[in-house]
Amino acid sequence: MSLSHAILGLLNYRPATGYELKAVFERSIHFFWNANLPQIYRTLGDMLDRGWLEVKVEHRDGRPSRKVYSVTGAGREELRRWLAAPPEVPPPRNPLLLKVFFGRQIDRATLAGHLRGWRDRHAALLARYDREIAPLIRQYAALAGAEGDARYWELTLDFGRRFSRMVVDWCDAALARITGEEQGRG
Amino acid sequence: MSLSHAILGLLNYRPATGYELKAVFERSIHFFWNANLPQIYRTLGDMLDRGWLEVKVEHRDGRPSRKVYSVTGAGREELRRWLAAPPEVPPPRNPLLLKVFFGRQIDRATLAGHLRGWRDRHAALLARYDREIAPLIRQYAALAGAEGDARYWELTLDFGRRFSRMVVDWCDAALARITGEEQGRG
DNA sequence: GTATGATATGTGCGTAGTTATATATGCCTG
DNA sequence: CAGGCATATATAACTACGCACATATCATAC
Repeated sequence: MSLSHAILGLLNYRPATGYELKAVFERSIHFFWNANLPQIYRTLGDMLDRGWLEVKVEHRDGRPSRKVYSVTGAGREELRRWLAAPPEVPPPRNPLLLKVFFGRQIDRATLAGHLRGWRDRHAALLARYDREIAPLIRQYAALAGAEGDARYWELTLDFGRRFSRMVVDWCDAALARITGEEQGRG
Repeated sequence: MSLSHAILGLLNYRPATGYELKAVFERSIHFFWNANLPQIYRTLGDMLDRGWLEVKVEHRDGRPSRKVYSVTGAGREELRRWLAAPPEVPPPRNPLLLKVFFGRQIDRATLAGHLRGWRDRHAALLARYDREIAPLIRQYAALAGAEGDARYWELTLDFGRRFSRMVVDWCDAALARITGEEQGRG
């Protein structure tokens, strides 16, 4: 279960509530790991049971109380253990490639539409990396205590850029081959 | 559930047993979709219930009987419907990137080891694509009835090559930056 | 003869993740 | 002052998937 370790890593920067964690996911690691709220709350409960976290309840009159989670010594140890272990290799699952593989049974226009959809999503991601994510990292890098982390965040950003660039290029090449077929051997 | 549609696509080439399907997965789409045997058998049962498949039991004295599945009219319709629908976008999950993101908390040698591990796996994949997969596709392309399909299989192979190439390059760049840190700002 | 691997079928249990739903408040906009 | 959005907590039901186990035969290698 990597989700608990992702949470361990994030809470290690600073304590947070489940709701805040979701927001942190959204603006940092959600490009390569994400979770929805129910899952986060349940995982926080599990981690509490294992002694990786401790919780401080902030009672606020009338409003629902906040539960601020922070990493315990055992949690920090578990984080270090997990970081040192060789990363799991999840089986790849790509529905678009599946549809391309069986592409002979789709009419060309529809398949081309699928490819353009993926192309556009990754072109938008590339723009977002430049406009939003890169400046965000630079901003954090300027803060005391985060300079060391920012170097690693940049590595993951670099991966994102290379991946999306590659997807855009491949989609273009595939579109050219599918469309080009009409004149070619078709 | 894309697995049932992957199976639909494969059985549409030719009828097969669950065991045979597993082998077909292994030498075709397992680079972007895979399943283990229990999952395949269970899914075949579900698909049978939905009327997408029909089964012919081959009794063989003594030995366990073979169940050969083939796609029904409803199954072919469902396959076409699914192929035309915009592909689902699965949330990305990459444990290695997660570890790189939190890389400041790992010692450099360990993180470098993780990166070399990924690099090597994809370098091996690249070699396998050239030596094994590309010739296999060319072989099928020569067969009557499969020439049209082979063009699409090649597109997915092209994706695999670009992806693995990209991973190797990124790992090299990341390793250089992590190792280079020692002289640099470290 | 005995062990291993390929062929062939599954069940049972556990984990991870998604969607729908329930509850409650504060704040801002129209 | 009504509606929607952000904050904040969760449970229930469901789906997908993976691992361990159970069973049976044949062919081949040692």
